[in-house]
Amino acid sequence: MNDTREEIVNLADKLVRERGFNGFSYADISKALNIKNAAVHYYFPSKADLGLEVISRAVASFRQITPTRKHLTWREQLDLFIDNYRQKQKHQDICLIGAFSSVSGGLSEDMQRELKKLASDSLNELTTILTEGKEAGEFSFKETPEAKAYLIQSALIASLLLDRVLQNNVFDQIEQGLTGI
Amino acid sequence: MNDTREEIVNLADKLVRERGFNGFSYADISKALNIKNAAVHYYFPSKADLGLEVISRAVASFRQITPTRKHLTWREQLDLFIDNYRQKQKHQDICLIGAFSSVSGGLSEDMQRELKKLASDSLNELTTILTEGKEAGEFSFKETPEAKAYLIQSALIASLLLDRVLQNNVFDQIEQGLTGI
DNA sequence: ATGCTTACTTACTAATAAGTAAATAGTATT
DNA sequence: AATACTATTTACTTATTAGTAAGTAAGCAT
Repeated sequence: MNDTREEIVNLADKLVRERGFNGFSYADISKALNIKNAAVHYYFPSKADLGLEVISRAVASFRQITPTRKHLTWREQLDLFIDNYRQKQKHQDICLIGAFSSVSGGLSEDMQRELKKLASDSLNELTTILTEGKEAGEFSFKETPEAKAYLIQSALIASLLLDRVLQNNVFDQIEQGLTGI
Repeated sequence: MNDTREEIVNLADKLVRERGFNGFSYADISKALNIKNAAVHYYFPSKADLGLEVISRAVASFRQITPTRKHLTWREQLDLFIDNYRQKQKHQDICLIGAFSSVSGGLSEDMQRELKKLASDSLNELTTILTEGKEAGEFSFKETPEAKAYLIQSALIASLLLDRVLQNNVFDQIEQGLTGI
């Protein structure tokens, strides 16, 4: 992939998480990268194309990382899953699911489909970790693994959102409640 | 309060939760209510004024409802707190915290302050219910009430967000995990 | 009856939005 | 050397945005 193209996607990703998909324009990107408006359109004819690429890249990245963790214990895999959100919290960052889901109704069909993929990939991975880890006796909880996965995933997403509003280390507070299983 | 003014705020509230604060314009409001653009500006000179009113009204409404529940048991109060989110889920709706927090950095200072008020009010209320209910022996959980409140609040906010993306009844799935304390 | 206030409309503006067509500079291919 | 492809700029267009200034019709107050 091209340099300029990648810089555009990187910046778009950052802007989506900072200001939301409707909170930045092609002008914000072209100014920051010292290129012209039309150069951004050259790589991404419409804003939906750019948004789609941001989500697709996250899906691809998640699918690439996940298999590399298969040799770890289930608890280690859960810790890494949660650590991903801790990294974001450290930089006062939110995740793409948190950034896009609140405006999902206004996204293109392609973007909605890809967002759904991102969310269900993450949820499926977490469910697998919890299912296998519970069977292996590494975890102990009374809910079904599916329900527990929904709970943990939701708590992680919104802890980042609340952290930005309250600046109160919400993530640190909930962490113990999530891993103490 | 005036009829037109209230219709504007009601619609703005709906649009914020459907499309996000940056996902609608004064034209969307004026067209829907069959008034002119300038009429919206008459009541709310800037969009930040309108956004502020939407959040302020939610804060006021929350502060009005809360005391009326003081005669209930702590468990009943917790159930009502959660039921509020269930109602939203039924209509595929999200809450204002979920809608605004992802774009909080781009909001006016007034809006940010009011959003913080909304979030901390809700969190304080939940913390109180959990603290008193635990002391009274109605609840049993190992985390601190503060941490548990953060966890429940986060899970509720993001379950609505995820529900819209996945259309998967995330809320129903997590509910048992939240109230089984 | 007069002025004052409320609740708007008419008719704009200036800025910004996404998007496009055509030209150009540099690089690779034949 | 001519051709074609890639990455870009120049120079726009069209639509929408938030916002405003000036006017008006109806009701109330003196």
